[in-house]
Amino acid sequence: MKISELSRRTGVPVASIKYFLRQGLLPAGRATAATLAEYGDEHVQRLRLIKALTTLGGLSIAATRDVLGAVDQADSSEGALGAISYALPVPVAAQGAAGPEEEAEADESAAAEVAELLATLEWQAPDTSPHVLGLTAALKELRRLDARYGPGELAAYAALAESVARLDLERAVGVEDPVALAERAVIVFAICAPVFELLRRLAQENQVRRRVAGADADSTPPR
Amino acid sequence: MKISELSRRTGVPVASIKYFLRQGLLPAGRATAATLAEYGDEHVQRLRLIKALTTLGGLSIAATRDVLGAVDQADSSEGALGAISYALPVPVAAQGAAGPEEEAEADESAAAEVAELLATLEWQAPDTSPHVLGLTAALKELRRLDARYGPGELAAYAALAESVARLDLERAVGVEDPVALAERAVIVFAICAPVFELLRRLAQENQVRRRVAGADADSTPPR
DNA sequence: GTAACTGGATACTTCAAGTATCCAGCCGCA
DNA sequence: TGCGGCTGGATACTTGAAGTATCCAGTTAC
Repeated sequence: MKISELSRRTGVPVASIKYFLRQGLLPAGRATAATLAEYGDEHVQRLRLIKALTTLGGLSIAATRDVLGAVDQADSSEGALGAISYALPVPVAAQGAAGPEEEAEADESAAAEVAELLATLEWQAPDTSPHVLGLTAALKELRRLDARYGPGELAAYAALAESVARLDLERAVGVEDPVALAERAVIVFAICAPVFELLRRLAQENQVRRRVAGADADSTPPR
Repeated sequence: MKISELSRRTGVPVASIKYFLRQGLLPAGRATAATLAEYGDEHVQRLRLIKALTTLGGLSIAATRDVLGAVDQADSSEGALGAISYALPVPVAAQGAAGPEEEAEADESAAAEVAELLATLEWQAPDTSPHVLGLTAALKELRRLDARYGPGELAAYAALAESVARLDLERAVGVEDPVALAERAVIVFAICAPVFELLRRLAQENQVRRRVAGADADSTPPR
C-alpha cells in the first residue's frame, strides 16, 4: 500500500508518518521506484504501537525509538526483556548533586537503604542500574522533604510490586514468537504501568471517600 | 531573606525563582519597598516541593500550579485529598475518537468493562472521573493492539492497587495540620507513584533473571 | 555617594514534536 | 503522448513548554 492508505488505515497524518520515518521509528517501505514505496501490514502494526507508546505510555519520540530498537533486536538475543526494560525511560531522573559535602552523606545513606532493601528481598540488581539510581535519588529527596518511608513501609511496597510484576510476567508467557513476545512485553511494561497507576488512583479515591464517610457521615464526593 | 539567599538555600537559580513567581507557583514575598521583598521559610519549603514535583514527580509547571493550588485550598475544604488527586495529571490522555462508527462500539464495550470492574470491587467513581475515562481509553487501545487483559487479570491488578492505596493512605494519617496533610498527600500521590514504578521494574527484572536462570542456567544479566 | 543588589517586566533561547512547502518523479487515464 | 494528481524526500516553518538573559528604576550597605 502507499503512504496515503497507511495514513487512512491508522489515522496518522501523512506528514507525521514521514516524520516517524525520518526519526527512525518506522522502517522505510520497499521502494518500487524513485518516488514510490510499498508499505505492508507490519507498518500498520508498528504505527499502532508507536501511537500507543507515545499517547498511552507517554513516551517521547526518542524513548520510543530506543524501545522499538530493543524490540527489533529481540529475535536474536535472549535478554530482550531486560533490554526493553532498560530502554524505557526511568520515571525519576537522577539529578546531579547540588551541595558538595552534606549531599554525599545523604546520598550514601539513601544508597545504603536501597542496598538493604534489595538484600532483604533477595533481589539482584547492579548498582549502576538506572532503577537503583532512580530509587536512591527519590529516597534522598523524600528525606529532604521530611517524608521518608517508615521502617518496613518500603518493604511492604516492594512486596506488592513483586506481586504486580508476577502478574506482568504471566501476561507475557505463552507467546512463542520472539518478536511478538517483545511487542507484548513493551505493551505490558509501558502501557500497563499507567493503567495500574489509574487503578491506584481510583482505589485511593475510594478509600478517601470511605474514610470521610466513616468519620463524619459526610458523603460528599471529592471535589 | 532576599531572593538571592532563597536561591542559595534551595539551589534554584534566581531567574527560575522569578519564573515560578510569575507562573504563580510561589507566592510573592512580603514587599518591604518598591524593589525589595522578604521571603521566609515557607518559601524555601514551597520551592523544595516544586522541585520535587517537577523533577521527581515529572509534573509540568501547569500541573504543579494546579496541585499547589489544591494544597492551598486544603485548610478550608474537606475534600482536599480528592481535589489533589484530581489535580494530578492523568497518565493516560483520553484522545478524541478517530473513526466515526466502529470506534463508538469499541468505546462502549471498554466502558462496560470498566463499569463492571468498579461494580465488582464496589468502588464508586463518577463516569466523568478522569481516571475512569483514562482507564476506558487504555483498555480500548489495548484491545486494538490485541493485548487485552484476560478475564480476572484486571481484577487481580485492581486488588493489588487497593493494597497499595491502603499503604498510601496510612502514610498520610497522623498528620493533623491540614496544610501539612495536604503537602504530605501531594508527596505520597505524586512522588511515591514513580517510586512504586521503579520497584515494579526492579521486580520485573528480577523475575526475568530468575526465569532465564531457571530455564536454561543462563545467568546473563539483562543487556 | 556610589557600587552592588533587588523586584518586575519583557525579550530571547532551546528543545521537542510535529506541519507545511517544495520539488522532481511517476501513475493512470484520455 | 500528454497531463493532473499523487508520491518520496528534503528542507523550512510553527507551536508550546521551560527556562534564561537583559533592562530598568529603586534601595541599601559601605
